[in-house]
Formats: sequence, C-alpha cells, structure tokens
Amino acid sequence: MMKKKVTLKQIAKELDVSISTVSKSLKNSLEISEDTRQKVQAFAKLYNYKPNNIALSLKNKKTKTICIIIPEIIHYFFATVISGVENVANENGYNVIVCLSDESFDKEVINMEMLANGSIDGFIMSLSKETQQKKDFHHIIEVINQGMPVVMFDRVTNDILCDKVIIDDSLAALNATQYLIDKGFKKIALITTIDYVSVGKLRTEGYIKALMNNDIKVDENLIVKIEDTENFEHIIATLLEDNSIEAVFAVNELFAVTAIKEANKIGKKVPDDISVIGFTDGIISKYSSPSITTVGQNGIKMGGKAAKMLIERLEAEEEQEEQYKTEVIETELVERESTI
Amino acid sequence: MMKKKVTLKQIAKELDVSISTVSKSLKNSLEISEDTRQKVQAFAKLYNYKPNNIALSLKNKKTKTICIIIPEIIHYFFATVISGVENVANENGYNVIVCLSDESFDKEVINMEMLANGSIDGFIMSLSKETQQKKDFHHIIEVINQGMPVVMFDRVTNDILCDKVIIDDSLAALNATQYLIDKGFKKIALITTIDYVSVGKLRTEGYIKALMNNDIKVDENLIVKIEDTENFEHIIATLLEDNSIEAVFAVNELFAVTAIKEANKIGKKVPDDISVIGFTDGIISKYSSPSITTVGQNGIKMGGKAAKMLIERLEAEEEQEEQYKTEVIETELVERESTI
DNA sequence: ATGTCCTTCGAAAACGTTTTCGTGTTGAAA
DNA sequence: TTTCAACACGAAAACGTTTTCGAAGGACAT
Repeated sequence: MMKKKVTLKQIAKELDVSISTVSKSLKNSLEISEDTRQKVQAFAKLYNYKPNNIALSLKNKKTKTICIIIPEIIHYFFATVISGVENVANENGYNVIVCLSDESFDKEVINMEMLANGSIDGFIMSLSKETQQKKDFHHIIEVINQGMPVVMFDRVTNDILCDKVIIDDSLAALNATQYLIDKGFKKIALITTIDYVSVGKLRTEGYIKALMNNDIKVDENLIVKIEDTENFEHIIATLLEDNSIEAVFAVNELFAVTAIKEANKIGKKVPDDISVIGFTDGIISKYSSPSITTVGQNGIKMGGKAAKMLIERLEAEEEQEEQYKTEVIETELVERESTI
Repeated sequence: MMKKKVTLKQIAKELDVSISTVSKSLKNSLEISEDTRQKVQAFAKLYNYKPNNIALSLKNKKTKTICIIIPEIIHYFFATVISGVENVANENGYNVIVCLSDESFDKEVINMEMLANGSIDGFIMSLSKETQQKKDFHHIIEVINQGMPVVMFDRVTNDILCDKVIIDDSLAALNATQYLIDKGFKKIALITTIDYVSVGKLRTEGYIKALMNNDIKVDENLIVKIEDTENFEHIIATLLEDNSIEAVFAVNELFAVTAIKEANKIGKKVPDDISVIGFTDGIISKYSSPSITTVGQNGIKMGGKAAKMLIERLEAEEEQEEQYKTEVIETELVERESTI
C-alpha cells in the first residue's frame, strides 16, 4: 500500500541507464533517442514520478515561496490581504508562508531570521505595533541587504527603502470627516489609536486637516486616543456623554461599532441622534445594525498588488536597485445606515 | 552594502581549513581543537553565518514546514483555526504554509500535489464544498499512501482514515435546539445548508433529533436549505413571513444575522417577537445588535489540537500506523441578546 | 626501532536535481 | 581504409549541509 516517492536515481537503476539520461528524457531532450525517452517516460508515469521540490530549490537557489508577515490573522482586513496575496502568488506558481507577529517585535524578528536563510524568496509584511513603537528595523534592513526583496503594506515606515503599498490614510480620513461636515455637523468626535500606530496617526492628521479646512476649531476634548490594552468601551462611553457631539469618526470598525453600542445604551439613536463613520469595510460594518458607513480599503487589491510587486522584482533579470515604488490603493466611502 | 549569505565553503576557504572542520567547529565537536573551533566560530559570527534551510531540508528529508488547506480565509472560523495552528507550529519550530482551495476541488488537488513533493512534512485540511460533493478523495489518499501524515478538521469524511479533529456538530445543534425548546418554543425554524456540506447535514440532524426528543413534529415548511450561490436574503425573508415561527436556529453566523435583519424589516423584533440562535461565535455574533446567542466552536483550540496531532505523528520514532484518532472539541452555548 | 594510541583534521558520500562536457559508436563521405 | 559528423548516452560538478571513516602526526612505552 505504502508507495514512497520515486527518484531519478531509482528510475535510472531500474531501467539500467544513467541519471542524466532519465532527467533528459523526462524533459524531452533531443539528445536522447525516441526509444529511450518513451521507455523512461512510461516508467516515470507508471510510478508517478514528480521532481523533488527541495532539491530543485537548492539547485536553482529559488524556492518559489514567499512569506507574508502580519500582526494578526483574526482581523478582517489582514485576512483579505492574505487572500489577495495568495491569489496572485498562486497564479504565478508561488506558495505562501504565513507568519503572525502577534504585534510583537521579537516574533517578527524571529520569523524573519528563521525564513531568510534560504527558505523563501521574499517578504511581504505589515509592521507590528511594537516594532513601530521601538522604531527598530534592523532585521528588515539586514534582510534587504542580503539581496532579498521586501514589500511593505499598510503599516509601513519611511525609515526603510523598499517597495510599499498603502492607502492614503490621511486623505481618506480627511474625506470621511469632510463627508460629515458636509452633512452639517460641526461637533465631530474622533476615536483613534495611540500615535505610534502609523495608520492611526495619519488618520488623525486627516481628521484635523478636514476640520481646519472648514475653519472648525479642533477640540481636544472630542478626541480620544485608545491603547488597545485599555477598557476602550468605557472610554468611548465617557466620550459620548458629551451631548454636544453630533457625529463620530472612528479609525476602525471596532471603535465604530462600539460607539454605536454605547450610544444606544445612553438612549442615543444612530443615525438620528448621532452619526457614526468607521474605517475598513469589513464584516462588522456590513452586518451590524445599523450597518456602518465606512472607508473601504480593498485588502484583496492591496495584497494582490503587493504580491505582484514582489514577484516582479524576484523575476526581474537584473537587480535594478533603488527604483523602489510606493503604490497607493484608492479608498472609497461606503455609505450605509449609520450616517444621516 | 550588499552582503550575500556566507556558506561553509566560503568560510573554509577563507580560513584555509576543510568544510568538515568548519561544520564540526560550529557544532562544538570535540574532534576539533579548541583553537580552531574558536577561530571558526569567531569568523562565522563576524559574517553572521546561518545554515541554509533548504540544504538542511534536503539532507534531513524534513522541512519543518506544514501546510494547512482551507476553503477560504475571509471567514472568522478558519482564520481562528490558522491562528491556533500557527501557535503550536511555531512553538515546535515549524512553519506554516497556507493554501486556499476557494471551495474548489481542482485547487485542492493542485495545492496538494504541488506541495507533496518534498516541500512540506504534513497536511492539515478542511474539505472544500466541491470535494465533499464529488466525494473524490484520491488526492488525499495518495498523499497518505506516500507516508505523509494528514490531519483533517471540521469538514471531514469517513471515507478517509487519518487523524481528525471535529466538534460534535449534531450534538451541538441538538443542544441549541433544546435550548430554544426549553424556552417554551415549539415552532422552531431551521436555516441550514445543502446536505453535502458535512457539518450542515450534521447540524440539521441534531435539530431534528431535538424536536423528536420532545415530541415536536418536524415541519418541512420550517426548514430551508440554502445553496450559497443563491440569493439567500430573499429565501430567509420568505421563511419569516410565516407568523407562527417563534424561534430560528441558523447553522452559521451569516444566516443568523440575516434572519435578524429580515425580521426587523417586517417589523418583528428580536428577541421579543422571535428568538434567534446561531452557530460559530465570531465577530458578527459578538458585534451585531442585538448580539447573537450562538454555539461557540473554539477554532484556536481546534487548530492547535490539529497541529499537535500532526507534529506528534511527524516526530514519532516508529510510524505506528492505523492508530488514527478523532478528537472532539467541546462546544459551548454563548448566551447573548438574540434569545429571550 | 617498532608498535600503540590519541589528537586533529580532511576526503567523500549522501540528499535529488540539472546541465555541461566529454566519449564511444555508427554511418557515410572522401 | 581513413576521416568526420551525427547520434546517444554517461560522468561529474554544482547547490549547502552533515557525518562517517580514514589518515597523518606526535607522544609514549616497549
């Protein structure tokens, strides 16, 4: 029953020819006579010969495998990015290794060092919170210096020169805020993250810019910056006690849906009493009641683009360095029920 | 700037010793003199030598990599399973390749054949819908016959002998239905999937068993089986027009939240007018309004268990065959706001 | 001087490929 | 008969390791 994989050597021995002859026959080389070729091919098919990928990788110094490192997978946006990466990777004959940093600097480093030793051809990654906080990127720089291409997405940094694919977080936030302003709101609260999270910071900037563009004074009392270890429900509830607030811009789905829940608790109806707009068009926004108006960032497109850039660099003949590009994926405002 | 990886051969040449000596020195072999060892180790550290994983894989015939094949990743439950697999894989020094079958038989086959040729040490998988429908498992059987261990989870089949980790879908559904019966409901609708999806079928069976246990007649009009290409919102809406329905048991989150939405549309309040219970304790159940009472299946635990079983089999000295085990992960009923 | 035993190291095989470069045989042309 | 091309195939290197085995050299005792 148990049929171990057959190798060239075994076929060669069985057919009493050399390994070279077997290899060439299977590749239909004209060097080998029609007769021998057929014999070998028949035998190989019979025993279901398939070349050993590891041996090929060693020989070619290419593994046809890429690695994507993300902070966490139980997160709609990152899951969609993986899906996008998988798609175009597969189309191009690449496999995808997924690594989770769990927002930890150490795990990020370990994963990279582990895989940079020949296991993969390149990285796609989004920085962990801890890495962004420490601003320590030596592990990434080292990998790049070894000649291994890296594409960063979403949570990126200017301290590293490499290909990147992002959305214009600031602009998207500005547009979302402007959308609320256009509805006639002036007292717009912001629920955002601690500044070291790059995208949170950018979204905060966009919010502020929108207010300033419209000569609305930025009120620090209307801005809360949440560190996710905290009990953020309580913080949001406290914020909403301010009865002057007409609308809320939240920088992610979780904050948005929580704002709605907490508003409900104190008898404020969304969107009648207060409008809420979120960020990321995920499961929550789509299925909550009311469904949430949000900024859609197309993770599939983002992942696909990142994979495309990586593979193109991998398969470029000459390593034309220093022509790193940053692609910006457009966002869209998805209008739903949480805004009037 | 560009520092390519250094190999044993290069170190040997540089230090004018043999490759063997370098290899042994780095492993602190007593065969080598203290002097030489130190010299080699210092040099290796200076040039940041790390052994090439591919070469090691070829030599050891082990890749320390496992593959998980799932139908789709943009799906809370599967994402949690991956997370569980990743955790215990990492703890044991394994990497994880993620493959998506997109519910397609062909993609499942291609992925397996692609990776079975030396790239990985074993598989963890959940069957695609199409595979379950065709009942064609030759690709899996072939891999197992080659001596590569496979662990199936969630969507499994009795046609294959291998390790499995599942929940007791039938029992969980029975309990959920009984929960509704205990609340005093008799007219309980079921929103489920087409029978070829193994878990859908089992959950349906549990529902029916619960009714029969309580001498409630099974009313086919209260059961809808949804094929996901369809416009299921409409089907659910139609079902809910039956005013006699007191409660709904949905076999997944999507059906549950949709039932709530459609009920709302026709003026029925959940849970006051109608109770809803779902399956899978995901994002939707937690954050929808009202939040949804549901059957929690712990994906992290499931993935972790699957990885543990696979790795144990990989690292067992003797290949003790035919002692395949099926682990059952317990479920729990998470009570929330969608039931009275 | 011979034999024995450590110490210290290197050669080579092995993992499974691909590919370059021979080399032996054949047949035909000169 | 000699020469040469064409054909069919094999040996060996290469990718980067680990590990077995053998061997050179010195120290020491006989």
